[in-house]
This record gives sequence, structure tokens and C-alpha cells, in this order.
Amino acid sequence: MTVTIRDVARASGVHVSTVSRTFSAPHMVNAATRSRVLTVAEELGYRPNRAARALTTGRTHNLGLIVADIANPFFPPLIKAAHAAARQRDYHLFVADTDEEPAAEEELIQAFSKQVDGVVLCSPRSSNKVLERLAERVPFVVINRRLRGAATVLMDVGHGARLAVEHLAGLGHRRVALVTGPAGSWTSDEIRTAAEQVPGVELVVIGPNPPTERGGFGAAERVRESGATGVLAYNDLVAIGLIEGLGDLGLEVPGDVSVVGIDDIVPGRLNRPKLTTVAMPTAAAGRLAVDLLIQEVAATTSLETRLVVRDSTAAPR
Amino acid sequence: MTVTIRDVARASGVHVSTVSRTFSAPHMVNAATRSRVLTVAEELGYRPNRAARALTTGRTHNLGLIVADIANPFFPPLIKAAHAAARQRDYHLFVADTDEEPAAEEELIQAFSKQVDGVVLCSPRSSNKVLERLAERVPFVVINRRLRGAATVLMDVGHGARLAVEHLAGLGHRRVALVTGPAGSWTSDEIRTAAEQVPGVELVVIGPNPPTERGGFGAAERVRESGATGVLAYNDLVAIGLIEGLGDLGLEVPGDVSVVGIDDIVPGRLNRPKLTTVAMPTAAAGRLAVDLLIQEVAATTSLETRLVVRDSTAAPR
DNA sequence: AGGTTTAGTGCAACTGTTTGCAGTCTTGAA
DNA sequence: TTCAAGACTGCAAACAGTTGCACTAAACCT
Repeated sequence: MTVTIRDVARASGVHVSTVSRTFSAPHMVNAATRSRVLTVAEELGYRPNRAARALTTGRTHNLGLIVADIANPFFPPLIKAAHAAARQRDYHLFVADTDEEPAAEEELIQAFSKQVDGVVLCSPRSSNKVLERLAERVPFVVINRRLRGAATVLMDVGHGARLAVEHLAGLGHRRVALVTGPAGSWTSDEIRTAAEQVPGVELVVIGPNPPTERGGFGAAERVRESGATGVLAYNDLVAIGLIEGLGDLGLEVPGDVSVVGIDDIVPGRLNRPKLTTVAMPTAAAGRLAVDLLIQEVAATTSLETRLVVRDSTAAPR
Repeated sequence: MTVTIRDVARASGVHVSTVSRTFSAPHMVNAATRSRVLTVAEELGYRPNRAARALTTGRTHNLGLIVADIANPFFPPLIKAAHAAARQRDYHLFVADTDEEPAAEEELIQAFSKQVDGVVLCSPRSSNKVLERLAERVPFVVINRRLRGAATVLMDVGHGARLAVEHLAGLGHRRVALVTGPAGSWTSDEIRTAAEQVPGVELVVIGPNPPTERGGFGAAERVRESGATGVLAYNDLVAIGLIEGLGDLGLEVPGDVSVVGIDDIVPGRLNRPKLTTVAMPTAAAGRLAVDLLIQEVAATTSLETRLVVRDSTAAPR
């Protein structure tokens, strides 16, 4: 049988409320009593039941984290950091995967609402209207999306994209292709408008493309036709696929064309050539998101991105 | 304020117990009453409070999943599959990361114990003694480890390793190096004993090595010295690092030496050359583990591994 | 017609904690 | 010495459900 607060109370000769307080408000109980209760609790192997506690306090000490696809290499570092931040304050973390389905997103938030103190929603696919309604049921923080009434954590891709194009320009590339992501993607737009602002380079836009390796692979032909010597890809997966596609076309990277990705996922670091990329602070975002949630502040924060130069970029022939 | 079972009861003119039953034992309530209660509940936006339910029933409908490192590419597919399996039966999943620390493992299980109906423990680092004691507090299923009294899901690396070495032998390699993992690793031993059983190849063991890219990189020199033309690496990360190290030494893969990895992680699929590897059924393992947990069966299952031949292996020069 | 089952519902106790209120006992100050 | 203020601690009512038991009424059998 599980040992409860009553067992501890009986065994240490005090009332249950005293036992309760030694755990949830230690300063309210006499030092001697407290230590006696604690040792008895230790002996009996007592651990407070969080569900019961949640019932009265309304706080569960649980958080929810919803991502589009756990297996997409972009997310694990974010999940890991969020988990670490949560544990640090003694919170537990539900992790959920929507499989890119907006409906699952809504469903999950509903299901979580009674069971968590807040949820962090990563790159949500649902409409603003839906999210705003949901935000009334449970506190939110949204990563990578602006949402009225919710705390948001943004990563400044625009800045990174500009750095990337400037890097290419600095190497001497005059014509650079932008291999975009899916139509209507907020990120894709950010990248594009930022890239367009760099003087001295002619930008040719190739897209929309699926945000995957296959998407990049499929764009290789058009990149060659464009005559661009430098490429900024929607993300690392696209960049890696593109490099492979270019290889099949007989084009070397970075010899014939330079390509830079965005995200800085692990496969990019391991790939050959090692990918030059815009590092997204996913870990920082995950950590910050849970901090905002726990402290219940409704700020909207923007995180810096930076350029990581590796081996997939060089001066043009 | 949140709407409770009592609100629904009042609004539909029945007792709370009837409302309770329409949700937890629908067959016990008259069809007409049931539908009335349901529509009222819908109107009011009622959702059962799982924490409260857990208090009386003792079942939380939550599961815990503990892995060594969320950001290690080996785990995300497993986590994703476990999550999907859990959702399918309306369970939620806590995910936790031990950062490779055995102490964190124990701590997490303790913390979970009151809050979940079971936990799946992936490649645990704790001692059997500790785990067996913990198994009394909460049902377990362990992946990748034999443990008395707990359901276990094993992946048959040995079989895969044999296939890999046979593949190399079939290509004509007579001398193959085994780049092992950390000393005392169960997996490492499995691989070795299986590899030794393949006739017609001379096996040279190189190790122990850290189970990382750097570990593989560092072993390149010794691989060259060994004179082996084929290599089986402890895992894909090691294989990838090794390929890079060999490259730095002027050795081409698969031209000069063939290498096969183990795990089939995403970076291996994306790498150039694409990695020949032993595919571990991590997704199946995750799914199976939660199924075992939910059905409370204490079986010990073994999952098949298979060889995926890609571009990092070829006949020797 | 009378007895027995059965379906449906209500009652109230219980799950493990928290917490506002009230009581007791010291302690310090006037 | 008296009174007020603390410091502890106990009491009991929540929190949101579930469930064994009892009760009623209808249906079913002889």
C-alpha cells in the first residue's frame, strides 16, 4: 500500500496538517517537529502525492510541450533544454507530437489543460483564432509565432538570413538563389524579406518547396539553371538534399556552388561537406519558454541567431 | 472558473454519480439520460479532471518515458513512436532525460511513481539492484536490458552484427575491424561475440572508444594500422566520425575501406557516403514498450534487426 | 397475483492534500 | 502582573471525482 500523509502523522504523533506543512510550508513548523516528521517520512518512504496536491492547490507542477514532429532533428535540442529547465524547478514535462496536424494541436491542448500549469507550443499550425480561444483555458507560451495575449519566444531568422547572404556576398557571390520552404510559411517570408535587403547581390527565388531533404533534392535542377553560385536554403534538411542533388548533377559543393542552410541541426554538423548554416537558438528558446511559463510573465522575447561557417561555402570559381 | 461534474449534474437534473457514470461507465446509465447529460456537458464545456479521477481510481492514464539523452538521434524515433502508441489509448506521456546520470534515473522514477501508471526505461544505466527495488514502486518496462521481474524489450543487435560482418565477408573482405564502444557496455559485448562467430574473416578489435563521433574519429589511425579493409562500428555516430577520420588520413570510404554502422539514425541516411548500417527497430521498441505497459503483461520480447546496405560499403580494392 | 430479477439512479463515504480559522502556549513589553 | 503579539499546531472543510450499497420501479416468471 502507498504511504500517505496520515501514516506519517500517526507515526510521528502530530496532525496531518503539520505533516502537510513540513512539506509545503516548512517555515511554519517548529524546527524540532519538522525534523522529526522528516525522518519519520523518510523511514516510511513517504512521497507527497502530486495529483492530490493539485486538486486543492490548482497547480499541478506539470508542463506540456507540443511540437510538430519529435523525430525532426530540429526539435530534440529544444525538448531537451525545456526538460532541463523544467526539472530545475521541479516540474515534470509532458511531451506531445502533433504529426503536423493542426487538429491534433487543439485536441492536445484541451487534453492537457486540466493537467498542466501551462503549455509551450512550438511552431503552431493552428489558426490564431483557435489559439486565442484555447489561451483562455490554459496559459501558453508560443515559440516561433506572434500571438496576441500569449508570451512568445521568437528566433530572429531574418537577421541570420541577412548574415548568410552577406557571407556569400563577402566571398564574391553575385547571384544567389533562395530555395524557399512551403508557401505561406512565416519563416520563409522572414528569410526572403531579409535576404532581399542585402545590397550587391542578385536574388533569385526558387520555390515553394517541401521543407525536407527531398524538397532540396528536387530543387537542384532549378538551382543549376538559375546560374546562381551561392544558395541559401530554407533549412538544413533542404540544404543537405540540395547538396546531394547538385552532386548528382555533377556540381561540387563548395567548389561549384556554395550552400548555406538554416537551423544548425546535428546531421548538418556531421555531413560532408560540413554545412555552413544559420544557428537557431533552439535550446535557449526551449529553456526561456518554460521559464516564462513558470514565472507567468507574458513577455515577447526575441533571440539572436548567428552564422556558423563550415565547409559548404567558399569563393566562387 | 472551471466547470465540474456538479455543475453538469445540477444543469441536467441528475445526481453527480450519474454524470460520473456517463463518462466512466456509460453502459450503466439509461440512453436518454446519458445523451441529455452529454449535451449539457458539451454546452458547459465540461472535461473530466484527470487528477481528481486519479485520486480515487489510482490510475492516472499517464506514462513516463526515461531516456539517457533526448538530443541523441537514436532516441527521438523511439519517443515519437511511444507517444503515438500512448495517445492511441488516450494516455499522456511524460518524457525525461537523465543526461546519462544513473542518479537522475532513480530520482526521476521516484518522482514519477505517484503520477504515472508505468514507466518505460530506455537503456538504463542504474544497477540491477536499484532497478529491482524501484520496480516495486511502479510498473516498468525496460528497453535494451535484461531485468528480472520487469517486462523487457530487446533489440537483437547480435543478429544484426552478424549480418553486417557476413555482408563484409560477402564483398570479399577478409580482415575486418570492430570499433567497439565503452568498456562494459552490454551492447558492445553482444556485437563482439556475434561478430566473432562469422567464419572466414579475421576480426581485429579496436577499443574501447567513447560512443560518439569523436570516438570514431579517434580510432581512424588504429584502423589504418590494423590493415583491415572493412569495419563494423559500435554505432552510426562512431561510424560517421571514423569515416571523417579516415578521410583526413587520405583513405576513401568505400573505396579504400568499407564501414558499416549500427542504429540507422537520420544523420547516417543523410551523410555522404550514405551509411550502410544495422537498423535498430527503435520505433517498434517504443510502441511495444508502451503496449506492454498498458496491458500490464510482463513478457520479454526480442525485436529483429536488419541490415540496410547503402553507399559506405563495397568490395575491397 | 405474487415473487424475483434487472435496470437505473441516488446517497454518502472515500481518495490524499491544502488551508483559513481558531486555539494554546510562550515570550516580551509596559 | 497583565496584555498583546507571535509561534505552533489542530480542526475541518474543501478540491473533483468514483463506487459500494441501497432503493425504486418496471419487467419477467411461474
